[in-house]
Amino acid sequence: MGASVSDIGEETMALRVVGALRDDIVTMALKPGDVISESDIAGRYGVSRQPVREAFIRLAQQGLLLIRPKRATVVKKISPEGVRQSRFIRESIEVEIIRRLAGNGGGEAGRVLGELIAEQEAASSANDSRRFHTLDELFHRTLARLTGVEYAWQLIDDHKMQLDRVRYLTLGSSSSQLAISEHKVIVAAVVAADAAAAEAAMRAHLARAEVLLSQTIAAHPDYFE
Amino acid sequence: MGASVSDIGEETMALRVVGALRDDIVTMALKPGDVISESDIAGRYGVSRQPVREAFIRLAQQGLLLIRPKRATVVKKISPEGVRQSRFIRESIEVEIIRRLAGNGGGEAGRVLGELIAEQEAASSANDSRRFHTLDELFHRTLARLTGVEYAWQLIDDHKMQLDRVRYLTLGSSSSQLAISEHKVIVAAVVAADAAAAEAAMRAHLARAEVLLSQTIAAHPDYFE
DNA sequence: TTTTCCAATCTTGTATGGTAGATGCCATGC
DNA sequence: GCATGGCATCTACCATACAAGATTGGAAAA
Repeated sequence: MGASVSDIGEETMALRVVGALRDDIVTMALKPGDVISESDIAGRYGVSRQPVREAFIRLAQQGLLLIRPKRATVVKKISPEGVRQSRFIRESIEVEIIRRLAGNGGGEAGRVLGELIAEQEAASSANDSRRFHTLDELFHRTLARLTGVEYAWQLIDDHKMQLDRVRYLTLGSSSSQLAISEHKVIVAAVVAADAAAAEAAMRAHLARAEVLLSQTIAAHPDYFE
Repeated sequence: MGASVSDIGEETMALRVVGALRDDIVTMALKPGDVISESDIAGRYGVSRQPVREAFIRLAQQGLLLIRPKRATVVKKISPEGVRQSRFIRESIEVEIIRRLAGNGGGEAGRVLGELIAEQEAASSANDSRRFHTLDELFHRTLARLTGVEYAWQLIDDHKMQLDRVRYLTLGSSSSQLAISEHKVIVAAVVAADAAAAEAAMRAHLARAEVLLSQTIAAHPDYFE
C-alpha cells in the first residue's frame, strides 16, 4: 500500500491517516469501488477506529469516499459529469486569471514563467513525467499567485483531486511536448498584453483534457459511474 | 439560540448538530470569535461529545470553525481576503455561465428568468427581505442550471457561506430595487444573445457587493480578521 | 428446485473514560 | 511590588465498549 502512518509530520493520527489514504486514492492504490471499513484501516495502520472514522469524514467531504451509513464505506467512483464540471470551474477561473494577468501586463511574469517552462523542458527530456506533472501544477498555480488570487487556487484544490485521479490513469501517454508549446503560447500572449489571445490559448490548452477523459473512460470503465 | 437538534429530518445526530450549528453561525447567533467546546455543545444539545466532535470537523472543513488542538474551538472570524477571493471565484464562474447562456440564445431562459424577476418584485414590494434573498439565490442558481452546470454551482456553495455571513450583516440595507433592475438588464442581454453586454451587466451586478463589504467591515470590525 | 425466513456477522453510529498538552490562577520566593 | 514556578483545570485527542441497522448465508418449508 502507500505510505505508513508512522511517517511523522502531521499533527494528529487522524490527519496522518487522511494523508495516507488520500495518497493511496489519488495514486489508484485504492481503486474506485474498493470497499474499506473503519476496522480494516484501523488495524492496517495500528490505530483505533476513532481517528480513522474522522479521516473518513474528511475524505468524504472532499468527494473521495462515500460513506453509506450502517452499510459500508467505498472509494467513490469517478463521476464523468463531476469531472466535466470541475473542468468548467477550473476553466472559468483560469481564463479570468489569464485575462487579468494579460491586462496588467505583468513585468516579472514573463521571466518567472519562462524559467518554469525551461524546467519543464528539462523534465520532459529526461522523461521524468512525475516531475513534469509537479511543474505543470506549479505553472498554473504561479499564474494564480501573479494575479493575487493564490488563495482562490487553494480553494479549488479539493475539486482538482478528482481530475488528478483521471490524470494518474493517463500517465505515460505523455504529450508533454505539446503541453510545453501551449504554455509558451500562453506566456507570449501575456507578455504581449493580448488578453484575447491569452484566453484563447488557455481554453485550447485545457480543452485537450476533454479527449483524454473520453479515452480514459473507455480504458477503465469500472472506475467510473 | 437557533434550531434545536430535536428537530428531526437529518439521518444522524452528528448531521443534526452540523445543521443546527451552521444555521447559528450563518445567522450570527454564534458570532465570529465565540469560543465553543465539545462538552459545551454536547450538553446544550443533549448528545455525547462524539457526534459534536464530528460536527466540528465538518464545519472546520467548511471554513466556519477553527479547531485549535488541545486549546479550543472558535467560530472563525471572517477573512476579508477570503471573501474577496470567494467573490473572484463566483464572478469567474458566473461570467462564464452568462456568456455561454447568451451564446446559446436560450429560448426558455427568458421566460423562466422573467417569472423569477416578477416574484422578486412582489417580495420587494412586500418588504420581505428574507424571501427576496431566497429568490435572488434561486435566480443565480437557475442561470447555472440553464447552462447545464448546476452541479458546479453546488460545488461552490460551501465557499458561498462566507459571503452569506457578510450578507446577513447587511440585511435591511435593502437595495433590492437596484438588484431587480440589474437582473432585468442581464436577462435582456441574454435573450438578445449579446454575450459582451451580458458579461458587463453581470460584472456590474456583482461589483456592487464590494462596497457592501467595506461598509460591513467598518460597522463590525470585531467580526473580521 | 425455489422461496422464505432467521440468525450470525458484518457495517457505521454513539457513549464514556482516560491521556496529554495548553492555559491561567495563585502562592511562593525575591 | 514583581517575577516565577507549580498546580488545578480547562481543551481536544484517542481508545474502548456498546448499540442498532444492513447484509449474507444457510436452513427449513413449500
